[in-house]
Amino acid sequence: MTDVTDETQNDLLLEHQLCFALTVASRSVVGAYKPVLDRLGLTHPQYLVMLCLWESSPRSVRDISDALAQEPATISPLLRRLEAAGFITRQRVPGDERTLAVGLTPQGAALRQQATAVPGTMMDRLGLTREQVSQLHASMMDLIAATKTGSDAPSRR
Amino acid sequence: MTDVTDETQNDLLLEHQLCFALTVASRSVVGAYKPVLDRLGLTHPQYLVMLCLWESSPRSVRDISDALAQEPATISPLLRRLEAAGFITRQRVPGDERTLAVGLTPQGAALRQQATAVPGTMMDRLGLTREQVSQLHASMMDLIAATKTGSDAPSRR
DNA sequence: CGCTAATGATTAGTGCACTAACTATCGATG
DNA sequence: CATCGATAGTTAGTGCACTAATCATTAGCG
Repeated sequence: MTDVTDETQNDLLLEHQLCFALTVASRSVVGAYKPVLDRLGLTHPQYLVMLCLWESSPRSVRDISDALAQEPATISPLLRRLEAAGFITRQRVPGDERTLAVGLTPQGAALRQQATAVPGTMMDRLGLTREQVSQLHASMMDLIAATKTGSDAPSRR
Repeated sequence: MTDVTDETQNDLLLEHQLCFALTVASRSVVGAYKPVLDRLGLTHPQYLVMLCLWESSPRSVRDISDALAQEPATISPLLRRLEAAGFITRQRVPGDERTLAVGLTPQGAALRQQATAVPGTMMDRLGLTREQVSQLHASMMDLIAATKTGSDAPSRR
């Protein structure tokens, strides 16, 4: 009976899994946004798309999906819902009939004003300082980087 | 023009959002598990349920859903798929016809042996030390705790 | 005892997220 | 300039995750 055995047993405890803590934290934090984003009429993924467009627009689906680290197939129906909600426009680019120009409607642009309060509100609700947020942020970025250096390269398409 | 304005503008940058980094990290880490869990025939949520049952079984749906911090409505179809895969059993408790006794099949119990390698494999793949993992884990637990102390109590049902 | 409230699980409906397959357009090369 | 491969986006199918509604059973209380 070695220590290794004990460690291995221990390693399978749910409470010790980083991946578990991470998924719970992600769902919990996103859940904490819900009441705040409800007032804007946005889900959390939709909020991220709007942040994306407030930074620069119009932009293509591929561009947005790269920025959000998600598949175009995920973004596509999401954009359709945002269009139905009246926040964005979807038009083909004149020069290139393949790509879509995703832009903001006046309501979509106006929503930004209300959204400026969100980050501060959330920091308050979570009881985090700006310092703590940026430290956690840095940890997450490191973790993301770690998943990209894995043995089986994601093979940049 | 005050600093506050600049900060507020800055706060809406996608790159600065903790919630964004968190969701990407969660998806990335879970994604990194996929090739490893594929060999066991499990998805990541299913893997968490199995961890849960390897610790103690049989247990009820409510018990599992509490342990995983998820709704029973999420767990219910997940268990049905695990049953179809031959890893678990679902039987009514004799004394209480409402509650379900979720237990392990021989295959489900045997799978634990292969699963013991998973945490170590993942630590390697992510290039993290045991130290780093436990530090990140602690950060996530703090963050989860922060979401529970919010102004609007989740109201313990 | 009999009724009512609470509990345990499931179902329906919405929205995300992924892979794989498909359509349409563009560009590059012979 | 015609074909062929690459690029942009969508659709189909699976599985999670949530809320709200439903059904069955149990427990509690007058």
